[in-house]
Amino acid sequence: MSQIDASKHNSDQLYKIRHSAEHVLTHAMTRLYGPDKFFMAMGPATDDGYYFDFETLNDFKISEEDFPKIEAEMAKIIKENLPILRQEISQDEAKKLFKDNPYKMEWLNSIADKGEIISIYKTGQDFTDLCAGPHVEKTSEIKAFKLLSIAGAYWHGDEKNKMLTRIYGTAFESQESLNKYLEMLEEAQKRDHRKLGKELGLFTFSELIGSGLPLYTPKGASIRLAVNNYVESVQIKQGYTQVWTPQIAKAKLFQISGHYDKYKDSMFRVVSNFSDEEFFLKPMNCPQHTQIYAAAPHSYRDLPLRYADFAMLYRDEKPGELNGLARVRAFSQDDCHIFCTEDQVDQEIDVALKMTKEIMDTFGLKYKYRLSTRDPQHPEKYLGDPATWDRVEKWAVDIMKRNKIEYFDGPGEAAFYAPKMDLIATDALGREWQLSTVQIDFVMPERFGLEYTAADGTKKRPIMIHRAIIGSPERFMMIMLEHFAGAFPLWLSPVGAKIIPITDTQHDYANKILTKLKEQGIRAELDDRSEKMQAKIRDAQMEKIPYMLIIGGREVESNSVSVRQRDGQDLGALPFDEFLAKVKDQINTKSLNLIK
RNA sequence: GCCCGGAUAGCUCAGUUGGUAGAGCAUCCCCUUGGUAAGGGGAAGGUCAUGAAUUCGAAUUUCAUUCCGGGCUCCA
Repeated sequence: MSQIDASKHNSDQLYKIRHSAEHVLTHAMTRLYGPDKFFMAMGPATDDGYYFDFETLNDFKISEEDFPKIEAEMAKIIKENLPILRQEISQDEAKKLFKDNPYKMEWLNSIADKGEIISIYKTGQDFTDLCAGPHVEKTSEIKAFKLLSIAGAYWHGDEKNKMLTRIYGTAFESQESLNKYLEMLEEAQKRDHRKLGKELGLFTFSELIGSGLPLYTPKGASIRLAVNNYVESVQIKQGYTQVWTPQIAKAKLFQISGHYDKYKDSMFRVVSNFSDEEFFLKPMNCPQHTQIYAAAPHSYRDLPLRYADFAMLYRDEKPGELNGLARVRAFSQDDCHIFCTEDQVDQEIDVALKMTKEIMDTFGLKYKYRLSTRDPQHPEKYLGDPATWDRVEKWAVDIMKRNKIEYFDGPGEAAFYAPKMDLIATDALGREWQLSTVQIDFVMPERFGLEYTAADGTKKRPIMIHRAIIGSPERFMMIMLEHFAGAFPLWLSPVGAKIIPITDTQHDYANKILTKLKEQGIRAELDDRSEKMQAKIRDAQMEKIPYMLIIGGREVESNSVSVRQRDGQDLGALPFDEFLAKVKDQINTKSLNLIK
């Protein structure tokens, strides 16, 4: 067990380079445009680089077309090898220096009585900014940098504030590292699920249906189904049972759960023609599951009860937040709520963590955990008794330790009713995604007055464990699409094998093996178009179909198939039965690899 | 929701300084029967996102709307 840092382990030097590069950017802009064109607001180093926020004045505008000019000026400053000097100054001096800049003044005023040390950084003779650092000593230590994009951003991230302009850039300790990073960005763009989803024909959107409401084609739906069936097959072995609940529920349900107060504005309202009752499309399954539990009296002997639900959920996200399959208004979750006694919590969570490990391994995803706890600054955001929260948060730490799980702290990341143990997976490009979550919840059972009869005959409150493994099958499909770059392992591939006869004289044999493959549950297709074999191979290749089965006179003769893998490898002729046995084995073991 | 950018054939894109549009691929038809990434020919396909305004005339200018993208905020 070790606690790891939430940041991406940027070396101190890299952090200094990026922080300094941000000042060089600001410096270059000051030189190029002068003080009457913009107010510098602020700009930190980030995990991937840095950004700089500023307010443009007097109709001054900046666009990505200006980047080469700014970059050239930055290069000049770096070449001038200016010293970056730190100097501590008094509040009064600082106010004098930045009296014209409302953003700097606001910051200075906000720390006025906190006794903080105010420091400025001077780059050369003509640039000064307020900053605590740290920085490199000379601008020449910034070996490689690039401006990446431009966007709007609210001052202090608050939508009530003014919208500033933000320039994103990055910097590295060598040109080589920068190139590698840029290649990664390019690769990520090539793998973009919106692009691949269209090319591979997996999902689509319709203006008639609405934004954030994806439609899955037969191919896309088959992937979704394969993932869900897999998760279900793992859960069912652990005694999970599926339930099914309606898509809408009365407002009262969400008022009791607390979701109404917190999320009313992002729930879809549903209107009945026959009553004034307010209904909502369900944005989550938890409150519904409490009502299945509450429908009958329970003995401690019944527990734990594990209700799994793959139902569609609807959330009325702000339009600007929608993004491909990453953020949608209609999605499902591989959701489960476990009602159990306090004594059973540890075992249930251990099992859930074990299942999670099994499933992540199947997809070849590396991961770590985040322990999401309350925001100490805002205790009012959480329902329930603080003492119970303290206990449960500590309990979660013990669970992580007992399971020897690597984790980092996520203060302020808890749900309003419970702390969360969130799994953060890393994909093939090193990007991180939150997938699984496990939550120990005392609040919902309390609010819904759930009970069971204990061995001593007294009424007790069950605990509700919320748990999802892949999170949302739709979002997971996006992550898999990018993780595998569209080349899904055989068991997930919408088409596992494409049969390619060389001439139409082989169609009888081709149909025969097509039937056999389908009988064995392998999603196979026959390309019987009047096209050249090469053209058929090209098309199958573009669809990223794992196996192309070339059928000519020789294969018909010997009851075999010539196998070409999508990686270009020609396996030569294999007896058909041997091929069949191999792919069946691959599917059963959910292999991530091809035959060879 | 907010700032910025965008929308031309099913897809990827070209074009029009205001005179109503073009390619490649895909589709359909014909020819071609070919051993590991595109055989040839032809046809069809567009109210240039939608609705207004300006204009003799708008796909092109202006405004609004819808949708998409880059961010901000949010994410039960």
